[in-house]
Amino acid sequence: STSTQTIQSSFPLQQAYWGKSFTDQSTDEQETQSSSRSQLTVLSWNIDGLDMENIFYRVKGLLSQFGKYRADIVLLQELVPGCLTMLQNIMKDYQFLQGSEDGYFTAILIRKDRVQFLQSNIVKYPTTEMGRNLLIANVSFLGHPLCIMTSHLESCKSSSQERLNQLRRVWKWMKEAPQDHTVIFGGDTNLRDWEVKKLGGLPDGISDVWEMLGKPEESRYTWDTSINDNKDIPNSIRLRFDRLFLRTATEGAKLQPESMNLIGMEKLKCDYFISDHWGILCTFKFGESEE
Amino acid sequence: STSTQTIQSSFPLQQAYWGKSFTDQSTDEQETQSSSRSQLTVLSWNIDGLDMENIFYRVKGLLSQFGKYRADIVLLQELVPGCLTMLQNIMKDYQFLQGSEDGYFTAILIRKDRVQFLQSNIVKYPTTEMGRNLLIANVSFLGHPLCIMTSHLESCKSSSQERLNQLRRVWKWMKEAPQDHTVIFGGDTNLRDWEVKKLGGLPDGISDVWEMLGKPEESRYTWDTSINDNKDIPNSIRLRFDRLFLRTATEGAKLQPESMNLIGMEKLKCDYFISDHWGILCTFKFGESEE
DNA sequence: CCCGGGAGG
DNA sequence: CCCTCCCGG
Repeated sequence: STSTQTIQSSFPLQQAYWGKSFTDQSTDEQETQSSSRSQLTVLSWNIDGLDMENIFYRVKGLLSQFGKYRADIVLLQELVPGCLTMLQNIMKDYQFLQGSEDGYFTAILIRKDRVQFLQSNIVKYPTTEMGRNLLIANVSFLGHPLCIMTSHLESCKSSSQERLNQLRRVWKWMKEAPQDHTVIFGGDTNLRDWEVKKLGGLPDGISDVWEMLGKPEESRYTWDTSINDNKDIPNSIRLRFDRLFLRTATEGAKLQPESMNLIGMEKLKCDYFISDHWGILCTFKFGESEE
Repeated sequence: STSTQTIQSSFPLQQAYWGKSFTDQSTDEQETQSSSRSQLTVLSWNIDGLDMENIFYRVKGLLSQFGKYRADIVLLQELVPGCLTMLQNIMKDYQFLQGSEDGYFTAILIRKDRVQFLQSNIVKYPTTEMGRNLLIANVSFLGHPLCIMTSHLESCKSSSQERLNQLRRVWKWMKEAPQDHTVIFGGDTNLRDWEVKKLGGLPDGISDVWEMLGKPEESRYTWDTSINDNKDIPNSIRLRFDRLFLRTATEGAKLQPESMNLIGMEKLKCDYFISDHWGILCTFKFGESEE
């Protein structure tokens, strides 16, 4: 077992993130390229920082994925302090907001050259038994005000009631965000479809991004023990735990999802996946208002 | 522990049932008395025959209760073969119908000098995982045709779906019994109130006898770990598992419930109750038709 | 035959 | 962070 493995050097991590030419950051072409795009890229991922197994390889793989896509917004769940420190030390081009200081928590990473941070907010879940909360950031992207949210809703089937309380709170904050803001929530919702049905479906004005894209089967299940054996669970169980919700602004250009893909599906050399969850990589564009 | 205790003699059991003068059966006054009553007495009881703890004392207590009330109809659940044999050997004044031959099962006991047996029927529950079924007897009581039913619906909260399937089947058989028959179901339904609500409440024409009597609080909970410690469950949980349903005949005199009382609430010398369930003792009378 | 927690698959 | 089984409370 490598569970007690410690990290000796940040060199391979920097390399994983910046690529082989990581010493040439200042003239990075990729960065210049992506800065010109009007497309908004959002990545949401429960990275299972609580699992210490092969953590070095997994963080390296994680940075490799972050470096590959350089999403404008990265939403993380189950981040732990040690892992956060590593990411902060490498991903200097992002601003980090975190949902908590200790234990495990969420984070919003904002790509500084693409997205302007305005303010942030942490909303408590009064009855959480797992220390969960809602992390919110107001930002500006190409002149468009965005409200970015992430959360890791109460885990496990048995906590359904609390999870739905939290979901209602998320939806309430999405609805009550300033009307000129586009609101994007992304996170590990731990939701089962029947739970959303139980609440009467999505509220008016809030859409599930995966549904907007026509429910593509290949990006449906973000937690899938038929492929992912990080947790060696013998049963094949596939669930759509990780979701993005969108509330478009009532004025100005409306944000539309263009694509959703799952990432982190390649096995690492250590025979582990980066996380027991797949990451969700989603692109959006601002279209003309159609009122 | 007395779990391996065996029964040495039927003498104390006969005494428990017939009373101290049990050798005088032929001139028993009680019997003559009750034969003159037009009141119908029904006793339903899950006697927990699966629990072997102190079984001798418990069967003795059971026979004592049966002897005390001499119900016209006794509906039993969780009867086991050894226990059935004992009851049959003592309660010679009853005709026994049983839902199964082995394992644990239900029974209908018919007091021969008061009730005339006509025919019986066993209805299968196709998807039971606990070997449950519906036992039916057609009888005649003072010239009134009765359809008597008992069952032990699927146990445990987690089997709610199957239990409700079984309940629907019970109600269907109650509704489809001959219209000139009064139908009485009594048994261990394992129902929670929210489950009946989920089915839209009781169907037209079928009543819950406890509700008809004005929901008396003192006979509400038939399974009550705040008093009954046979199962040493530390939590105080009270549920109305055992229920009687009534469908009156469309022609002729209508059966009306007069009283419902819980029995078996005294502790035995062995510090156990007769069963983890209380018994339900219910009296009815035939009133004038009010159409 | 309640509930919750922990282990194993 | 799935499920089922078992156990203790």
